[in-house]
Amino acid sequence: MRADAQRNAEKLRAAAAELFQERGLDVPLKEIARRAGVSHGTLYNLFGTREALIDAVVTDLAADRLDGVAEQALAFEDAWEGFAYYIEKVCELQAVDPAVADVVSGRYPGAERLMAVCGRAKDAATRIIERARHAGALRPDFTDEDLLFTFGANAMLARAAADAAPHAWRRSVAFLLDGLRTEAVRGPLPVGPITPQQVYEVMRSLNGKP
Amino acid sequence: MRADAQRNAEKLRAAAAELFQERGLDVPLKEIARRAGVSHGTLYNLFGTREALIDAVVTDLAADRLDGVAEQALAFEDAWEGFAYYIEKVCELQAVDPAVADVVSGRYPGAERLMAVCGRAKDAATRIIERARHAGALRPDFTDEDLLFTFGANAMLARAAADAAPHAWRRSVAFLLDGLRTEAVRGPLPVGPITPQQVYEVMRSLNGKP
DNA sequence: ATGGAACTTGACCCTATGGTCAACTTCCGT
DNA sequence: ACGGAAGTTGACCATAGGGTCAAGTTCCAT
Repeated sequence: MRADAQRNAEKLRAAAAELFQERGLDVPLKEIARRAGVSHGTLYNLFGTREALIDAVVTDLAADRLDGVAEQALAFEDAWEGFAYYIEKVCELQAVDPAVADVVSGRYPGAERLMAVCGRAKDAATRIIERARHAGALRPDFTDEDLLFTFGANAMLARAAADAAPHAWRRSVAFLLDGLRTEAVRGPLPVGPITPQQVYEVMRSLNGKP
Repeated sequence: MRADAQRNAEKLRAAAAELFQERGLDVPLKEIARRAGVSHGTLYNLFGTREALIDAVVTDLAADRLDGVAEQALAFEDAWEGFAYYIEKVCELQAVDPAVADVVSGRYPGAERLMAVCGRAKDAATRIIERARHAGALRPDFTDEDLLFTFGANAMLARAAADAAPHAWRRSVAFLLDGLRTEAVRGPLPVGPITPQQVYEVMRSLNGKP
């Protein structure tokens, strides 16, 4: 690969990393090219597809984060604490970084390395769930698939609320965790109530653009 | 209004009712016109905006359904049962009818009559929540706004899962209700576990199209 | 320093959507 | 049964996004 192509690829990777993190994996490719200061033709030339760009830019980052959280979760003495930590942290990652949210939601099945990361993350989740269930702390009818649904819902909610109520998702997660625990504990909520104004804004962005 | 215009308006209302219910309030207006067998120009001519069409077609229907559910919820002896009934039924309405889901999510603030219905529904919800809280059955830190978030999340989830796992939302709602109840009860889940295949399909449609 | 390979560019094509309007057609009161 | 008002149509505008490619530019091995 020629030196100038190398440079352009680097610029594109940098721009893509920024925009994916700011706005999710479905950001327009032309916008990435614009921010990189090259023509969109060059982007197609060097990466071919959105999936390839994602794999080149997002996969390792997401893998690090997800693996880290899983590892820490399993390091907890208490199986329930580990489980709760895992859910909270993954949801936090999703809220903070739309790219990770899209990864966890398993979009873009075309990105091969990324899907491998998803698979590994799912295995870790299975272990964490299994441990909590086995310890008798997690209700036995909660499955891996339920967890994925939870993450999917959180991804959408956190994204819609990112501007207006960036911590609102913590309340939903807290309610859920209290419903998943075998022991009947009602923990204090991590953040105060949402205002009607915030609800209004979030519901608007559930929708279209603004 | 001339007789032919009257007829066209009727055809458009019928087509809109169908498509809104099938695919939500953001269905393309041109498609509504196509199904009605008239030009899209006529649609704009007769209704002007999407919001006006929504108000003419969806509002009364949604109002009936939502009012009905609220009324029945308040008719329960037991405050908790009423609350649980309300949440389950509203979520069911959302799952069965994308148009109602969009109404509950408070999209389309331009549709005036519709927003009035939303307001009334929210008042009913307040009463139902207040009653359950006062009876000591609902955790006291759960607010109206939390309920709206819940509905928002359910709307997205139910819609994404409508084809692949049409009852998956029932599990999420069951987990949530167990977390909201003061009393530590872990009810049986209303439906069996979701399969990995279903998860895959749902996550795909969380995304882009089909 | 030069020529051919590698690379870049931006105009172009496509789809889908919201929206407008001049010219045409239909209705219906007289 | 006729003429003007009312209504309808579809071509047309614009936007936003994905994607292609001929022509022009840049690099680098010789």
